[in-house]
Amino acid sequence: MSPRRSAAESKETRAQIIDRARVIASVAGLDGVTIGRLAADLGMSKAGVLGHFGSKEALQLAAFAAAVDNFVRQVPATVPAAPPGLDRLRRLCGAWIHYLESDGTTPGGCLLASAATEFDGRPGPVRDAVAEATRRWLDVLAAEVHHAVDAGELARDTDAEQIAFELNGVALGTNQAVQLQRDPAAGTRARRAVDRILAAASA
Amino acid sequence: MSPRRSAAESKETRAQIIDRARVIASVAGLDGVTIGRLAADLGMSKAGVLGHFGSKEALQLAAFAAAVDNFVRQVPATVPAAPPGLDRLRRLCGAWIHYLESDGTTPGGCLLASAATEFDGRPGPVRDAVAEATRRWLDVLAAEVHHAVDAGELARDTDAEQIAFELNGVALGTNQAVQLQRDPAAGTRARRAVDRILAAASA
DNA sequence: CCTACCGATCGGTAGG
DNA sequence: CCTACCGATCGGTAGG
Repeated sequence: MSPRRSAAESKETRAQIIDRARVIASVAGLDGVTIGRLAADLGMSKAGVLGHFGSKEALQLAAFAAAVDNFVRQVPATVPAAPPGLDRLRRLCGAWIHYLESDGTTPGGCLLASAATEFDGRPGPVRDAVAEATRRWLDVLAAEVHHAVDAGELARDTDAEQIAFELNGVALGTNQAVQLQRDPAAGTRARRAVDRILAAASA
Repeated sequence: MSPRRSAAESKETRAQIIDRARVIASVAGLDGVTIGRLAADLGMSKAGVLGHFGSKEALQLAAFAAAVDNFVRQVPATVPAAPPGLDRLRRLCGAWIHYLESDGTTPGGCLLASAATEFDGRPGPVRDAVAEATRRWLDVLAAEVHHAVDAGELARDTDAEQIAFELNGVALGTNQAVQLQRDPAAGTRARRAVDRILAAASA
């Protein structure tokens, strides 16, 4: 009955809704996240679900933000705070590929990849959030490349944004190979492609 | 009133429905192709639209097949029947990138790319069609690589499937850069990436 | 290819 | 967080 307990429970319910929405979205897309289905899955009423967000769009934004959090936890956050440079960049790519191969918490594949094609043609806050998340990750990758150049491990004339573009392409191809083709060699191909990209840029 | 004219008109109507569905799908996804919207766009009744296909799934399959036809017309079919080898492979990749940069007939980007993430987690005939189309295109690319190896233009130990995987990744990254990031440098980056992949495999 | 209709589900609101 | 409800739209059918 205390407001504190009530608020904590509400927060927990909200978190459950968001995580369930994130999982549904990975399979059915962010548009496939319907309030009725969430309510049925969680044993709640539709109004109970919607009350936490106010609109479907707000729910989609929350689910996508949770997918970004999940990506950060499984990729950059797993890389030890080692000195920046080529080794850390390699580890980052390795964690990325591992996440794409087997993210135990997202059955339908990387939501950043699928939301990009789902929303790229539809203006609005969701599209903006997806574009910004992708943009920021590409910037992180380019910054890592710069560190490796500064450390003398990659050639002085390396185009950091080009490397980020190419690594991102490898990731999107890996996601497709895993999810659509169910290609067991996807991870191996991905690691080989990353090695070749970084080798070509080596000092 | 002649049956012949009627049948021809019906075929034409059907073609119009399919092409409209293909365009809608490029923006809203294959699931975003609704019978009611098609009917409104084309000034027809819903039953008139549905009668040509029998079910929404059949309509989605027809729209996707039209997208594959469009891809073939804009990419492999634009490459002259030159002798197989590295030059033809380069031209093929150039046409592919050009199609991704500016397909005038598909406002929302390549449907092969978007349908892959839309349906990769949903079993059924549409998923099967998407997976097969992608598989076949990767096979075409690998075959072109083999030709270039046979011609002595690429190294004997070139892994043709690996090259196809990497080229496909470049294409998916290009599609994302064009459609989501609206990056005007996407085409340039894509051509540079392709050049590097083929240069690394050169004999 | 049409009108007229079906049950189901959609996002969302009122009121508690 | 619930019940009860709204108008709109969904895919699809009957019958012509």
